[in-house]
Amino acid sequence: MKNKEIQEERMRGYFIDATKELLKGEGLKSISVRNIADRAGYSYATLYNYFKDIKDLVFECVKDFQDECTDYIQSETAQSSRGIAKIEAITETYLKYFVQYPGIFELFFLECLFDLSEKQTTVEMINSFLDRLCSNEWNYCIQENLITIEESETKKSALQITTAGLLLFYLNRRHPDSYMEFLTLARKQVRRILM
Amino acid sequence: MKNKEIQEERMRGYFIDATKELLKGEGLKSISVRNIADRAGYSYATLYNYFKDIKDLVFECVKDFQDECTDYIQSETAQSSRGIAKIEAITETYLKYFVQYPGIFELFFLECLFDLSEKQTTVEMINSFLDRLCSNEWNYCIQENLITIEESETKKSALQITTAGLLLFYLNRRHPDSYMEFLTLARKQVRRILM
DNA sequence: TAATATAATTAACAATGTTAATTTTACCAA
DNA sequence: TTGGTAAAATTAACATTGTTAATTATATTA
Repeated sequence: MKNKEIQEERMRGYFIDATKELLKGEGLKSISVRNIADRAGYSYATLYNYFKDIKDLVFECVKDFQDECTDYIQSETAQSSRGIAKIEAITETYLKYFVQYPGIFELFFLECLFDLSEKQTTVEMINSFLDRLCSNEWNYCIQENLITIEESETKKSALQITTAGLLLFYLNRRHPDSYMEFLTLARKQVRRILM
Repeated sequence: MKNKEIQEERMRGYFIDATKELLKGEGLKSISVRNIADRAGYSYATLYNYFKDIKDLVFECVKDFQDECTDYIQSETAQSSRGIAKIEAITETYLKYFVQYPGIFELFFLECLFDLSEKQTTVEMINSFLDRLCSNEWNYCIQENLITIEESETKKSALQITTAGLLLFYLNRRHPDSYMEFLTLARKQVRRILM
C-alpha cells in the first residue's frame, strides 16, 4: 500500500501549500479552515481527514519556512567574511526575512501553541533557529580564540532575545515607525551585543 | 446633566473591572463579550452602549494596569540605591509583574491593535512604559555624569527590547522552562546592558 | 398619570472550528 | 460490464465568536 501513502502525503501537501501562501500573503488573520480548504480546492471538512486540527496544519509549515529562510540567508551572506561579521550579516538578513513576511513572525513567535505538549519539537526548532543559523560561525570564533564559550552563550542568548524583541515592537507595535529607523536601531543593538 | 455622566462612567467601570479581572485571571483567551458582560451583571449587548467594540474596552484597561504596575514597582524598589542599581531593580520587578499576569503581557505586547489609528496614544503609552518607569533614574545618572545622554538612549532601547523578548520567550514559548532559569537569564542580560 | 425618551435585553446574522451524517468516488470480484 | 464495498469528500449541523436590529423594560417629564 505505498500508493496510499504517496496520495495521502500529496493531499497534505496541497493543504500545507495553501496555508503557506495565506501566511506569506495575508498573514495569520486570514487563516481559517474554510479559507485554506478553498485555496487547496477541497471542502473544509476534508482537511480533517489529513490534520488533527488547524493548529496542527499551521505548525506543519514551520519547517518549510525555516528551510526557505535558511536558503535566503545563505545566499545573502555568502561572501561575508567569517566570524562576528558573518553573524552580524546573518542576523540582519534573518530580521529582513521576518519583516518581509510578518505572518511568519506571528506563526513562529506570537501564535500560542502549548495546548498540546507534542508540539515540543516544533517549539524547540523555533527557539533554536537563530542559534542554528549562526552555529558554524560561533564555532569558528571559539576555535580561533576570538571568544570564550561562555561569552558566546551569553551573546547567542542576547541575539535571540533581542531579535524577537525588535520584531515584536516593529511588526506588532509599529515602533519605530519606518523601516529605515528599524534597520538602524537593529544594527546598533546587534553590534552592541557582538562587539 | 452631570448625573448622566456619572452613571455612564459607573457603567463603563463595571465592564472595565470585569475585563480586568478576566485578564488577570484567565488571560486574553477568556475575553469575550458575553463573558465580560456576565461578570459585569449585564447582557452582552449592553456593552455596546458604552464601548465601540470589545477591543476598545480591552484597551481601556491598559492605563489601570500601568498604574498598578507602577505602584507595585515603587513599593518593591523603594530602598534601592539610586542610579543603575535602581534601574536594574525596576526592570526586574517589571518583569516579575508580567510573569505574574501573563494576560497583561498579552494585552500590552501581543494583542494586535493597529486597526484603528486612534489607538495611537495607547500604543505610545505601552512603548514608553519602561522608559517612564526608569526616567528619574536615567536623569539622575546623566546629571551625575555616570553616563552620556546618547549611551542612556541606547541602553533604554536595549532594555525595552530585551525585556519584551525575554517575556515573549518565557511566557509564549516556555523558554527557559523554569522561573528560576528565567530570572537568572534576565538578570544576566539586564546587567550586560547596564554595565 | 400618560407620553416619551433612554437603557437593557433578546433575536438574529455572519464567521469561526469541529464533528456527524450523507453522498460521491474508487476499487475489485463475479 | 456490473454490483457491492471501502474510502474519501461533501454537506449539514452545532457551539462559540463579535456585532447589529428589533423589542421590551425602565425613567423622565409634561
